[in-house]
Amino acid sequence: MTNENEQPEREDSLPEQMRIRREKLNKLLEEGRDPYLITRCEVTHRAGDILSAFENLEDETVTIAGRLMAKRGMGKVSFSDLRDRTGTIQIFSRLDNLGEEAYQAWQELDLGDLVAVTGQVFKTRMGEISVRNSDWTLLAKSLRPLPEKFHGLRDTDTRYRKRYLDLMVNTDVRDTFEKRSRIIRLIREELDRRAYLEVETPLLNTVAGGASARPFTTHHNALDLDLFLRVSPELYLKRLIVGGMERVYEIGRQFRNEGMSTRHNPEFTMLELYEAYGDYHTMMEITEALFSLCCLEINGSLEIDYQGRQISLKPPFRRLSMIDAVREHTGLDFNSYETDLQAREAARDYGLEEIEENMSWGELLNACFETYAEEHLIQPTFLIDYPIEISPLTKIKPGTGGRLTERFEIFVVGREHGNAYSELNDPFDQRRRFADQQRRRDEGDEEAQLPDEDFVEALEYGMPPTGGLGIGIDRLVMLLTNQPSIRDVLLFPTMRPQDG
RNA sequence: GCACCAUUAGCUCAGUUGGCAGAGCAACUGACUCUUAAUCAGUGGGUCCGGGGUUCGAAUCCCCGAUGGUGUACCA
Repeated sequence: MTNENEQPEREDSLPEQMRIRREKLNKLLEEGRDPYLITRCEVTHRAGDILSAFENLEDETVTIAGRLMAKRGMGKVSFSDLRDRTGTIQIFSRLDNLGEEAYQAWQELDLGDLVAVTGQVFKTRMGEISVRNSDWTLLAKSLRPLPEKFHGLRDTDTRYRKRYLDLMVNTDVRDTFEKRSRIIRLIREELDRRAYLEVETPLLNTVAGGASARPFTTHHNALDLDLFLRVSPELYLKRLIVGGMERVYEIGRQFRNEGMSTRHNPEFTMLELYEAYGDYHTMMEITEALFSLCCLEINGSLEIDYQGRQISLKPPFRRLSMIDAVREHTGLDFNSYETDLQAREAARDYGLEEIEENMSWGELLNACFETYAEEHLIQPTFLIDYPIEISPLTKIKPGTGGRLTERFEIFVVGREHGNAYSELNDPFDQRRRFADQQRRRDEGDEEAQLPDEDFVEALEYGMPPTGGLGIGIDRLVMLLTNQPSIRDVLLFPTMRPQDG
């Protein structure tokens, strides 16, 4: 809690720089020049346009608007930097051009003030493309000092909480979020090209199904009904496949009531898509297409650096079964274990910790993968053929004795970036899988999936063989923009309130 | 949840063995008609994250708490 919040009227209790800026504003108000009364500004050009098209614009008179970012006064002449969304351009102001009063007022502007400037485009003797200030208007006063011009804003707490400051002074931050927007647009364009239909499904769910995760809970007053924020749109999107839409996708927010990290935010953005008459091989092709397309558009190359590692997103990506991944990194061959007991003993002998007595062959395989192999999957890899126990919505892979399913997750830099499968469309099997999940829930697994009988009823009408895919947009953006934390690709990451 | 680290002027950061609270940028005053992290001279600006303790004396040592960062646990 700062002083000005406790005593807004007591201006003399403000930090010096804020007090001075308010005094300047008060002076303007007394002179009847309230900048907040201005409702619009006829901007003719953007800074970046002038810089890139100088040859065509030289000697033209332009009006530009933006935030004052630097001042270099020379007495009767001064240079200032004006920044808009396209870039920063220098303003050249001279006493002779503006007259005593306007020049003096220009000199009294503060860094951060929003101004419009009209004047001719020219190059200074030092070759800097500039606008010769012949008329200007203060559009809004900045009442607080900006972060430092050279080092910018470093404090992560302030950067995430007050993102507008981060965006003002750290130009690479805006660049990252422009790329995020482009990535999402590219995905939409590619899926539209493939005749997918974009749809929206409920965020408020009575059953938070489709993923193994703890939901957030809320309440609807009029219906006196507890509701859950969705953890996945999967079961809704597959109902649309049953309804005959055949190719659907949704890009939207999902909510999981779990821990936070550099790779997890409680609300995050996921692409989910479903294609009738496809399978998980179809989904591998789409995944490769989306990753490589976005990478090429954003980085101009399929060879990228992520946090010091060289990554190639050139298709085709490696296909590796979970069993082979575990064998590669531990020597354990799960193909050779017939029973849960054999698998438990092998994993225990290898040194896997926290093996519960009822753990099954498939759970052990997955545990060994996560413990020993996952972190090594640096180059893009489709990890295929998941155990059935952890894949309750997935078709069984033929020839695996019912142990494995047609599912993959895509790993890059040791992280999961997406998940896909050949969708289970057998209502009897789906009902059995839900029952198994319910049994796990009853045994204390809070994250086992919730049965959804209405969804099974939909399957009973017949769902075609279908491939489904989910891609974590935030993690994809992290990868393609070389950002180390998910908070760096979310404009407003979830933060604990201050002064709670 | 646990562990470690951080928190000092508007911002970026120093602060020695526990001994007067520092710098750069920003601000203010003045000089300067082509600068670009402008320059030069001068001036002001502090709840050292909050609370408690030890001590003649705490930004510094101890305890409790807050927020952040990293790791870990958890996590289709």
